[in-house]
Amino acid sequence: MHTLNPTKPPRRDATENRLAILDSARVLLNRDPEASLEAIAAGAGLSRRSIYGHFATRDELIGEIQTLGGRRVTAALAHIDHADSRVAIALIGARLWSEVENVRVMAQLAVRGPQRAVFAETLRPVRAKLLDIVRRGIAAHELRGDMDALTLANLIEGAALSVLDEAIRANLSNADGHRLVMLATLSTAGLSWHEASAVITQHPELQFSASSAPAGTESSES
Amino acid sequence: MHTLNPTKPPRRDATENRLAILDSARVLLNRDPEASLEAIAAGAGLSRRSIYGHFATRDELIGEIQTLGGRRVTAALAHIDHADSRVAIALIGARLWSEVENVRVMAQLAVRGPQRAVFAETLRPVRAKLLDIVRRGIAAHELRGDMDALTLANLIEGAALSVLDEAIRANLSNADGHRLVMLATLSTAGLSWHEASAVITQHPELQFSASSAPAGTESSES
DNA sequence: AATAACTTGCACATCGCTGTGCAAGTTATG
DNA sequence: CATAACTTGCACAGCGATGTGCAAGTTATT
Repeated sequence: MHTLNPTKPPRRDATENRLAILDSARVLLNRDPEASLEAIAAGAGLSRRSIYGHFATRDELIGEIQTLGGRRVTAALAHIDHADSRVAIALIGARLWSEVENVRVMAQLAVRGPQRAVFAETLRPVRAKLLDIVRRGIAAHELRGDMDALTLANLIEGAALSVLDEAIRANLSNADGHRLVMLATLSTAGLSWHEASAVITQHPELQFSASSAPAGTESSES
Repeated sequence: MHTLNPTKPPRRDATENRLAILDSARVLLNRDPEASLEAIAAGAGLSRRSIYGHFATRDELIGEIQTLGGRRVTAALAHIDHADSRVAIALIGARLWSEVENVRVMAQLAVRGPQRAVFAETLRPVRAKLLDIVRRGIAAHELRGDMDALTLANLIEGAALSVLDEAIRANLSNADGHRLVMLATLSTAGLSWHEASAVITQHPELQFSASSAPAGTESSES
């Protein structure tokens, strides 16, 4: 037996608990993509049994995390646009940093998760946007021209994820992570670090601010 | 009960099988770091039971792979040196590509493997070498100067691994993978793609050749 | 305070994986 | 060919994880 509620409005604490579970799962799956329900429940301050009141199966839980994370990341990147593709790419890097936790768990699940088959669909709009920017950038000679747009887009994505990992592992401050991810994406896009730095300092919207800090992580400031 | 042989010279087919097991394990663990012994045995054309004739436990098998892979990668990078740090870094990228399979499985196990605690030790010499090169490069203003050497070395390592993944996923040809890994490391090191391309084309030892192809992978040429 | 919603603990069935014992095969090697 | 080395299949014990049933608690809501 799983969800107990027969199409009635759920109780307030129940929905809180549901969120707590999703939260705990997101955090734990970031460390270990096969964290047990036992551990996840503990992290949420609940018993393992209770999880089955909210999610029929483990896979359903993970599915929720995927779609939720997907929504957040998509939303974070939705309104990005800039005539200069380099600025647009840096902006993407910055937004990804502000959503590190969601981005990383999604990356994990996209590779090893039970739904990896259907998951490309979720990421399609985001990837399409990046690909578009990259195309424009190559045409405008703002980005490197030695490979096709799709490959470059994939590499930028890979670089961003790798740096996200590195930044978390090194426990970087929010400001440092912010800058590093932008630099990494721009470097991969073909800019030298001088050019990349210049792009960043010349555009106020790329400066770090509290609102561009990752949510949910109260990591130490270096 | 594990190893059957009482300190006698092992039979010829036995050692062959041992190698086959290690080989299969290396390949399968690349896809799934928790591949079952059943699957590994099948990949080696043996029965699960036979594995226990060669390795006492799963962890022992994985330990073997780690140290073996570590040896190969260390050996591949041992004799690299060049006055120009950029060339040295490109060379490292090239050699990593020639050892993709070992490198990737090591990266996996270094994070999730049962021995990850002691494993940093194995990689120490390689990392020290990279760090040294990076230091020299920064001092000589050949590489980016906007972060400390250790961070940059870590980023280069991360970029290399991420591109290795990407190259495998995209099923790149040997020549393409070769070039891409070098470009990625150089980009991360601070060069623009123009500079990076220039470095590569100006140094014959960076050109792709059969001997710089990854061993063991008969992947399709794109 | 009464009720329905939710949580919990325990017991249990199931699954997949590891590791071992043993007896019967197969194969390298002298 | 004779022997020791190696492989195999089967059976079994153990572990940790998922998922379910149920009865007894706790808590939000009216």
